[in-house]
Amino acid sequence: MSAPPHVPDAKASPPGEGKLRDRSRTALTILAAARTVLVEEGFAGLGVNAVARSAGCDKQLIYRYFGGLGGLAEALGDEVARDLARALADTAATLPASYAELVADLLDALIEVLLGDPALTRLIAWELAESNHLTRAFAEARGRVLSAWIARLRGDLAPPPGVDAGAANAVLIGAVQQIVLSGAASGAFAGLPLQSPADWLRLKSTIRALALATYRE
Amino acid sequence: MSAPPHVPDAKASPPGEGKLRDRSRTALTILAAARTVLVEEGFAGLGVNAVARSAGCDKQLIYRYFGGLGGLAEALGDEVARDLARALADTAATLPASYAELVADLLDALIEVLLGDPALTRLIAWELAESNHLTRAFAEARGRVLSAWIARLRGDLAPPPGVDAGAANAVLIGAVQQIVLSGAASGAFAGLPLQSPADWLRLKSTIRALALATYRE
DNA sequence: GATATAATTCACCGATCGGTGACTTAAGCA
DNA sequence: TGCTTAAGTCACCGATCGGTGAATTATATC
Repeated sequence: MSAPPHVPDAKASPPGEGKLRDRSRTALTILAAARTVLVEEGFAGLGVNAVARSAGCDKQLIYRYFGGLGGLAEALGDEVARDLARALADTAATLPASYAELVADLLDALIEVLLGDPALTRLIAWELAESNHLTRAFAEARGRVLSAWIARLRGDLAPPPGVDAGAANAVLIGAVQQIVLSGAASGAFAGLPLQSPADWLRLKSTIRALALATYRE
Repeated sequence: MSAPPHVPDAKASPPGEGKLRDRSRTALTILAAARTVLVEEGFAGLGVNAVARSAGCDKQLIYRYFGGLGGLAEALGDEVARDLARALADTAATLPASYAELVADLLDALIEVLLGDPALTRLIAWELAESNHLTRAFAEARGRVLSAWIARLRGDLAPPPGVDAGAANAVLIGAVQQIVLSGAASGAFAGLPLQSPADWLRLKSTIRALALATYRE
């Protein structure tokens, strides 16, 4: 009686080859189906029936391999957090010359990462819509990844005195999240269009200007 | 065959007195019940059954008086937008001396209004979670109210040259929304606690500092 | 007081939900 | 080849969902 593995085995054949029955591979298929359902239907549509339908298998397997919908969502949250960590690790470290530029660079990278992962934005919207142990786990995992990333890139740069860096950074990150979420949902925010690459460039330069103005020496 | 009235009559007896059967009064009761369901359960729990249960009447009345769940949500969105307009109109106009202080004051008032109306924050979270004609109508109505309010208080103050005021204001408003939403959902954001009045004071002074730094002369 | 009308409730529909027990079938091993 | 085990499927459960037609009851009018 082993506990249901929330993380499928790494070794798994691609869905086109190998044996017909491969537990770890089907588990990955289910996880991928859950991701697409989340992205395309939102968290309100993430149910066992929808995921099983999308994965092309019986929903019973969701209970067997993930212990139910909760375990599946948990595994999905972990996967998204790992993807986030990987995407952040891939951002070019440009050795910023000041704390202001460091924050500006980090926010720029954050925008890029958020725009590139619709599952991540769906998870954030989920966290804003309801508060339960699942969404709390999402936020906590994401927070861990983000702070590790920031700590790694900060080096020995320190914010200028007189600025509440913790609060100011939260405000800047919050602005980025809200605008990316709103852009994904409706293509605009507060009259600001958010569709063309030029729109996002405009946002990025504005965020950068705000960060630099906040931490100007 | 008159179209279902999305806005109940203004004349309606309080629920404790008057006739047992009063269409406009029950419509108001249903609308109030929808609001509490939205606040307490989130948009995912806003259904005809839940609202009728909370209102203490049959769900059939929702179809008769509001034309279904869509019409009810639409009426609720209108009501919340009207409440927002009223709350914004009640904000003290302090005749700011500069555009920077104007924006800082507006953001301060916006935080206060958002904190005071949980239905409004639920609607915003709804808009971020899914995009349909309902949520688009919410965002559009709210946008109208906000721009009218800003236009009324702006007077002849103009942003300093060299600043993309439209984008910068969107960023600042986005930061406020995201942080208030996250505070309502989880009591914190990006390591910043958002529970005690002191926490919100800290946020407000940070937002103010950011606005002033953005529009400094 | 009888009657017409509007307000409200009741009973039901099909569909879908999350969840579970029993069954079938392929894979690994002797 | 036969057998065991695990992977996968099938059929069903009760509950709830949004939605509708018909009956019921209070209210206003005559």
